[in-house]
Amino acid sequence: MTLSEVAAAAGVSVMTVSYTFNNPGRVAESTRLKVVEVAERLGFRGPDAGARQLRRRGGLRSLGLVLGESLDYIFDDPEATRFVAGIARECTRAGFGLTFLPTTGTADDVELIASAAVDAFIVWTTTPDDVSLAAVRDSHRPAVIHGGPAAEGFTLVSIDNRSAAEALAMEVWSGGSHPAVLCFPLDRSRDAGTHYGIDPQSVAFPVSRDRLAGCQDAAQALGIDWQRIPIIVCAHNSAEEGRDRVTSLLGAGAPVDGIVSMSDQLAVGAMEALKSLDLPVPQDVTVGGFDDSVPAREWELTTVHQSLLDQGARAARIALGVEKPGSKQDEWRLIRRRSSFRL
Amino acid sequence: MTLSEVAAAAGVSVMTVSYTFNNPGRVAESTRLKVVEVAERLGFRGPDAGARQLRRRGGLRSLGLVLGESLDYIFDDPEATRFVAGIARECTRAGFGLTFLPTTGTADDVELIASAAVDAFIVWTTTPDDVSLAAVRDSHRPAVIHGGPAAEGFTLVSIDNRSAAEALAMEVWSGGSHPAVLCFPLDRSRDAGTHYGIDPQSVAFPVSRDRLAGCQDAAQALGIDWQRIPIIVCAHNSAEEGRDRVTSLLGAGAPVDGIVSMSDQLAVGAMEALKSLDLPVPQDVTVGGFDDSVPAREWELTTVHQSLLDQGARAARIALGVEKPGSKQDEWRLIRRRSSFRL
DNA sequence: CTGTTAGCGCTTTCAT
DNA sequence: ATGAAAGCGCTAACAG
Repeated sequence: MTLSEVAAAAGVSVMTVSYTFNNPGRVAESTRLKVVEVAERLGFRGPDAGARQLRRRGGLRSLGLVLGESLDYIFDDPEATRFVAGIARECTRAGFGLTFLPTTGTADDVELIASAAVDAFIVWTTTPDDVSLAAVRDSHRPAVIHGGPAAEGFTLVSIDNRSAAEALAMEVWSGGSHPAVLCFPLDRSRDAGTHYGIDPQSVAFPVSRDRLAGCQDAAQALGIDWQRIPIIVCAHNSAEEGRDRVTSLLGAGAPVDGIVSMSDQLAVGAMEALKSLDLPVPQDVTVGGFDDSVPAREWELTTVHQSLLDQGARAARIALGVEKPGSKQDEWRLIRRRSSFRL
Repeated sequence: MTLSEVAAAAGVSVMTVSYTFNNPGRVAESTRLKVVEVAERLGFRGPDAGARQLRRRGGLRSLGLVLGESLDYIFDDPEATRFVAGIARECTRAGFGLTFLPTTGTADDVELIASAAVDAFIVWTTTPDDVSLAAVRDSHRPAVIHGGPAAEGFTLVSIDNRSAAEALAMEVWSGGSHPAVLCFPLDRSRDAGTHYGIDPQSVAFPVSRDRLAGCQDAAQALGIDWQRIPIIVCAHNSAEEGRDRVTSLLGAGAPVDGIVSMSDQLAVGAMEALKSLDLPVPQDVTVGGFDDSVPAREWELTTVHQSLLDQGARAARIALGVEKPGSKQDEWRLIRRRSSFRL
């Protein structure tokens, strides 16, 4: 159904129909009424958005958010949700829509992204070899990556995860002798399990990689052999999984007295496990997390404060061209709470 | 920057450039390389999405979600998030994007919606007089409303809130003598406060209206004077607000022994308040909620089970034209738990 | 393997 | 107040 079909049926010119929809004041009321009536009867869907954009050259007025994770997962992660909320705030301000582009890891992603009706992209952290990253670059539209990887042609919005992890590990591990890491997935396979001596450079997910590197830095500074530190890799960022994995490792008798966790979620899971195992925090085990979320406050958890909301907003402003990229990284700071007081 | 500019600069025809981007196998490798190089140098952003859609007539391949609430609010509500996750699942399956259209309540909304680069709409529950509802209707694109209002030209996806509320109130209030309602906002103003004898028909938000009507039905069936039931209206759907409002009302000495709440969130807040006030549940006060969420299980809360995830998925399938509207409403059932056992 | 032609549905510009 | 013409950037169909 097109303007011209409506025009034919109403016995007027195409322009009259166009005016009726875009500039009603310019047509006579009687004509307008007739056109509206005919359009209604024919079920005219209104001017085609693509054609209108083509003619007006006004852009699509929507921002694309490329998600390697399934959307369910994003919404299950409260901090990811904060990030999206930050983007959404700026989109609202700019009168833009926010288009989620859920990729599946298949070749279809390229088509999804190439043909996405959006003016710019924000890419949620992914691996350097992700095909959707290439698709975004090939689209030559403005693009911002959150978390990593740093890539040519993209602005990066992220804290310095390596330094933050090092500071956290120094706080949690010093004074102890049996450190452990509770870790995000290493790559798209999301294989879980406990490993030793992982080379951070071999890790695909940039956030996991950088934080592991920071832990390694801290181990070196503290004179701890990196090979001896258990790295408990979780498939998902949930308190449940943190709890279960810590329970099995420590329940099996592994000596651990300081857990650096890559999120507050996982850290809270660890603290739940420690509670069940009768290992008081911080007396027997110190714990630290990331994000300074609400549960971190409730559990008196030492954590790396950062604002995913602000980062989302900044990513959006850069993608929308409202803010210049700038080279400075986002802010973080270590929040010391009871969970890391070595008594 | 357009295909033809690239073509001119590369010394080939427009079609060759088009093929390079859409069907690379069809051009000689040497030509392809040259075109790609020139496109790169010129900063060509790839084929224009609008023009391509216009020519291919393939649709925009994105679903629009119209949100009357601020996006922040949607993400703060775990059940709303489930609904979005359900939509997202179907979008992923169909290779569609999901475009959030955050309306602001101003006239700009009409433009945002009319020009949205989406093929169909899902509207999150809103008031009948919402201008964005009219804008969606005027767009003549397929549209589904969640929760309400029922409106001509829209498919409604919702449980029967009135019957569900009545069943819940019958369970929570019978055997007691001082019922109360913990209520969602009544209208866009989101004014909070305790009221008596609200006429459900005067309430703008359809979900609040229908659930209040169900409560009124139950009051009548139980022989309780509707005018005497305090209706505690909350501005937001959060445990904090439920806790605070119940604390002030009951702390001031109001006699209440059965609270029907419009969400598990609010209900859990109420139970927290009752705990602080030393009013044991269910001995002194019975409580019921909506949604059968995770906290409801933890708090042994009687609740109306429904699946927002399934409703989101169904709304999306209908909007995408994969599923026929059908007239049946979505399923709900009353889950009886300890919080309503009148002892 | 590459080019030509035609036209998608719309709106801008310039008549009438 | 209404209409005719032109063309936005792209690609399907068909040459060559």
